[in-house]
Amino acid sequence: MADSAVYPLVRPELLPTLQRGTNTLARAAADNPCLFNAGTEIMSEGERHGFMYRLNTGWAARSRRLEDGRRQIIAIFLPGDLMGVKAAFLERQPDAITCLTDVTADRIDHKTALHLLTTNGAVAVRLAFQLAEDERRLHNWVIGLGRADALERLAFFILELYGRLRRIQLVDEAEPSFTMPLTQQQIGDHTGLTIVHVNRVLRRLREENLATCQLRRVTIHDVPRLAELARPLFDTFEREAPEFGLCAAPA
Amino acid sequence: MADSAVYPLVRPELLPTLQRGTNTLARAAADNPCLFNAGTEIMSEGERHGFMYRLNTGWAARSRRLEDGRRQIIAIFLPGDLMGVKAAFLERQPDAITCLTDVTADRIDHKTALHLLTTNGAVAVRLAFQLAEDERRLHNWVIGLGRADALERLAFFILELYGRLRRIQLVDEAEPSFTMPLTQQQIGDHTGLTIVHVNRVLRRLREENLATCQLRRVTIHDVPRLAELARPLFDTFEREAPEFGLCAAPA
DNA sequence: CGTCGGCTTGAGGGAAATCAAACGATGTGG
DNA sequence: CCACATCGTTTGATTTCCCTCAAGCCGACG
Repeated sequence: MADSAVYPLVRPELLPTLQRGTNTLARAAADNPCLFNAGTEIMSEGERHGFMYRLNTGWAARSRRLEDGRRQIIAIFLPGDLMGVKAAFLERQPDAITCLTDVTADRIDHKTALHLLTTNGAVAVRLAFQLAEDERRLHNWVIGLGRADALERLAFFILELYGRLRRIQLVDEAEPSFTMPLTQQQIGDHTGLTIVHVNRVLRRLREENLATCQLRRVTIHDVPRLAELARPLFDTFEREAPEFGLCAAPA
Repeated sequence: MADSAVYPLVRPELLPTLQRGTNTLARAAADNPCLFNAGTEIMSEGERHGFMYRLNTGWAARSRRLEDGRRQIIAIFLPGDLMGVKAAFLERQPDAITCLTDVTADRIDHKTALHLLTTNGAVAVRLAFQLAEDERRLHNWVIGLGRADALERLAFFILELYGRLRRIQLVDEAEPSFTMPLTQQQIGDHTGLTIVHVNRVLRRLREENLATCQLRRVTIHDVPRLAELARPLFDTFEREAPEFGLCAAPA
């Protein structure tokens, strides 16, 4: 798949380098295909873990559990993402990475990755870019959690997945619709809401004919109106770039 | 100052490389000392901006403004931080960087930085590390905004600053206390609360003799009890590492 | 056929938002 | 030197969004 579709926000002059980095890393990782079942923890909080991964198929999540049972899903990984890059620099994992579905991933030794980072410019770009891209998405979520209400958060949640899945061709464009393996509890843990409230707001989205989120499948009935709801949470890029599929407002 | 103190969470074997990267970048930046007044926007939302910066003195913030006036301060930069690394990979700035005080910073051309990233292993480590460290702090904030109440958020806010300022020796250890130039409005914009609520909760912290936050100065009266409040929001590192000054719970 | 995980709905309560206004410093210009 | 404006802080009254508690529902699966 073309990097320009996968990384639409990057400076175009970096694309060839990025592609080379992806390939070099892929070669370094190819020896170590891994398979995890849904529910497995790939790495745990506090653990020393010597690998990063490239997610090939399935969904995974970075999450943290508080001592009193509260839980937050910090980020969601989709195929193509590098997982655990940050941790290559740290002594231990600050949070867990768990499989939301069955997962296949390629494993890369931290030592190998760090060696490539310092000796191979393209890999350096690829790794730094993954960190930058994670950070950009995280920034958007911080806005959402800090300043948006439940409706905006869920609209944004749906559209962010829609956009990311489109880029890796996992959306059925007809409807449009896509599979979405999170339970309502997990959606709540990601959006900072309770399961009860998630349920109510999703019902509202359904009743207003904006989007249906049932049976592990999301169907978006009205992209522009949904995007209107989530609009405050998009950064300037996404607002002005309907071609990313994030904000398909009429031109 | 020793990197080991400034970057306490990093893998020790990376420290020398990190230090070299810092130095190389510093040399690349030294030609371009910049001075900004409090309130200035170093870069704006949507702008094409060709530089990243190393903050030397003063405070700055990454923030985003929504169309209806809501505002979120995504991150706070303190002396020593690299600002705008992420944007080196993107076509435009998704959010603004504004000066909370008068600021001095060294400017680095994106092209130079990207060139060094690909040709100089130590710089690659330094840049990737800055991104990873930003991301780690952001992860902590996501937990806070998603799952913590106002009291926990403000306790965490104060202790996070305390820890970071300690490492760069900007804390008066006697009390302990430190200058903190944010207005209550800005604290609210960072913690996802309204100014009114920030005020009430700060009053509560003061009345319970935990911390005073007045006249641009924070004084912590009882570090352990404050840390007890914020404890859920620390990652495993910080919880177990009283020497970082983040969690000074009795051993 | 029972039970288990996830979804759905209702009733009541609470944390934080909103609306509104006053207070205190600081600065400024007549 | 005092009126006056500005900016940040403080406090009160009211509202609302979301949480908590509780219970029923539905499909899957042993």
